[in-house]
Amino acid sequence: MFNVKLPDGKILNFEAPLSVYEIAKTISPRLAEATLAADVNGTIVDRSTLINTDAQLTLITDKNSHALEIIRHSTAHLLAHAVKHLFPTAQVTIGPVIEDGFYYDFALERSFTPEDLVAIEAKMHELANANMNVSHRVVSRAEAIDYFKSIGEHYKTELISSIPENEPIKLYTEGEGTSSFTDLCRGPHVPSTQYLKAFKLLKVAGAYWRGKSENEMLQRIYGTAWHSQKELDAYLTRLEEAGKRDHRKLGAALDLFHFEEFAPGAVFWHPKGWTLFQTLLGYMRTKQTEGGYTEVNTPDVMDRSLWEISGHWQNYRQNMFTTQTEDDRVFALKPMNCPGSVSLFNHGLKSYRDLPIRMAEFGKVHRYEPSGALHGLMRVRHFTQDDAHIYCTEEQMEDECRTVVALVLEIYKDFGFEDIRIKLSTRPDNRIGTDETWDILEDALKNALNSMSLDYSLNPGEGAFYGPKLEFVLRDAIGRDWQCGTLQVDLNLPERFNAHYVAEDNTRKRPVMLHRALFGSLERFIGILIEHHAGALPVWLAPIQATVLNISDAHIDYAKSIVKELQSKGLRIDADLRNEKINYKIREHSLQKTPYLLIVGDQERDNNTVAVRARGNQNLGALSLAAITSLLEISPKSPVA
RNA sequence: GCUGUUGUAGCUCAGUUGGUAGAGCAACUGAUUCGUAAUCAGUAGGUCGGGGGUUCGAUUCCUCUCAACAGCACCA
Repeated sequence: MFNVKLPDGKILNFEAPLSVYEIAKTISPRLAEATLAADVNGTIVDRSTLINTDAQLTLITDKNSHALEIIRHSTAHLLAHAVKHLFPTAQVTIGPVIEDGFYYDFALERSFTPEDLVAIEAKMHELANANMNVSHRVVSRAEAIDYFKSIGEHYKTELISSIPENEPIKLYTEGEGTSSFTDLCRGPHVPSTQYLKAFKLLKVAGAYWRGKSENEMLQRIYGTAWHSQKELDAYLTRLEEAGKRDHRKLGAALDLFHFEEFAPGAVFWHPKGWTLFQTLLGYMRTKQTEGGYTEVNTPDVMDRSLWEISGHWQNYRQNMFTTQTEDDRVFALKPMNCPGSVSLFNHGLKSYRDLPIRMAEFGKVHRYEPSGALHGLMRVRHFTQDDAHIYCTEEQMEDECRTVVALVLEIYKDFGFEDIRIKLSTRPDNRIGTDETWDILEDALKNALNSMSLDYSLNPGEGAFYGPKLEFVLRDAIGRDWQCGTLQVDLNLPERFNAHYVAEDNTRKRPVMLHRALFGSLERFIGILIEHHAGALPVWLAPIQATVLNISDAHIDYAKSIVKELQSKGLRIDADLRNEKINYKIREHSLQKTPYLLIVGDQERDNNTVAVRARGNQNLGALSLAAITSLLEISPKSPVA
């Protein structure tokens, strides 16, 4: 006799041991069919597991997100099963669940082709429809190793040896006899392959064994799996929609920027794109001035010896652009602004009275990134940082950190990003400085966050060798994460460049150096903005805020007067006075996602008004110039779509 | 950098079993002077990513290289 307690508090009594499936059946036959697994006292088990003691039991049905993970994981097994059928020489490795799907890595002498994917997917459906039973057994370590050795699965034997001693080793088998497939797995899985109905293989790619580039490359197949075809279709539609937001496509369509083959990773900004760039720069200048920063500028090309002092030459030589002159002097294009900043700080003796010194620089940095890393504006070789270095005393450090964090959050909010995650990366194994110093620096960052009641996640050991850092990750409109802002405490450069200030007691002390960027990279931030807004930038950012369209040539003069008037108020106004039908122009400028179209014809000219059409086909009717001006003079403080 | 795919007009793409290329949109010219998502006609535009090879002949086949794309690795 044992009791099973359900989440709603209901208690069921049973005489003999029953499987999860049978317990579910006593509640309802339909529920039993929908039950994929169960959470028994906090452990996930499959539905064939026998329950014979008192338990708190939650049924995992296909309405449950746990179930989705199980389905995906089981589909990954199904994929491996199908691949082993079609490619007997392939070796299986690992096949985890990832966001929205799964992948499985195989070792194979050749790469999979798109045709292979089609065949594999067909085989998967065949195996799923065969309604194969999925069962598992716990085996000893030696038994498992023997088994996988006997079938030539060398990667699996390697994996087993890395499983902790106290963890049981489970083998999951689907099907029976020669057509069965057994995989090493923690589980749980669906009880039968019939639960795998809605899945699709998406792409093949190479991936290093165990994620290490010194290892051999495996063949990875990505797929997605859902409860129903409807959900699968919705997901595929979502992928398609995300593709339409791609900033590289929109950048071309909206005439913002382009790339050229002879300058990989370098942006050619068109007038509209550069206007956006300058708008962001202007915004940040204002914010920084309000925040007590001064702006400086340091050279782009500096002698090799400077980079040797900073340590960049030794650490990043292969990722730096260098130049050699006729007289054999070697220079480097700056990959960072910090050495220039410290040189500026060192120019002239500083007093404790001068601190904190907050020096901002919109510095264009150059990094010879690996070719495979380049991606539109998101990862380029030449980019502009909204960089700043704050030199302060140890006592001022925490306050300065707090101020930076507050500024970051305020700024992201202005751009419509509310979902911001903060990561704290702490001391790595390979580091400089004493543990006492690291304690102080890490505490400064922690205390700043805690005093502001901000949540953060810890990345132990992920800090830079010279100091801990905060990273600000923001989530765009389609749920993707981007690391933008960063705040780092630097122990390295003040030391290497022998920076100091004169303290109250007339001794020379080392300043603390904070390194921060809020947008991070202007280029990347613009890429994120474009994708977040799908190209329809808020009025205060739109490169062209309104375009004046004349109905016919008779209204050219009036249209021009409107443009002049609005431009004189500092608004970004364009005109399309071509001899084209109004429908044609409206279509064209709607596709350009211009926030407002100002249409002028006989009526408007005679009444001294403008017919306003807002983005999204809203007809706002005839408005006076004053009314339009107030529409367009929208600050980030009151952002309106 | 690694694995795979791709590269034809400004853009999106077609094409050639090897005989030096074609469409739509954009551009330009002319006509049209029009009220809320495409007016009509005409013109021009390409060393078929670049180098080398095979061949009587290469955009097509081979090879090297560059770039882009999807991942992996990397991101001071």
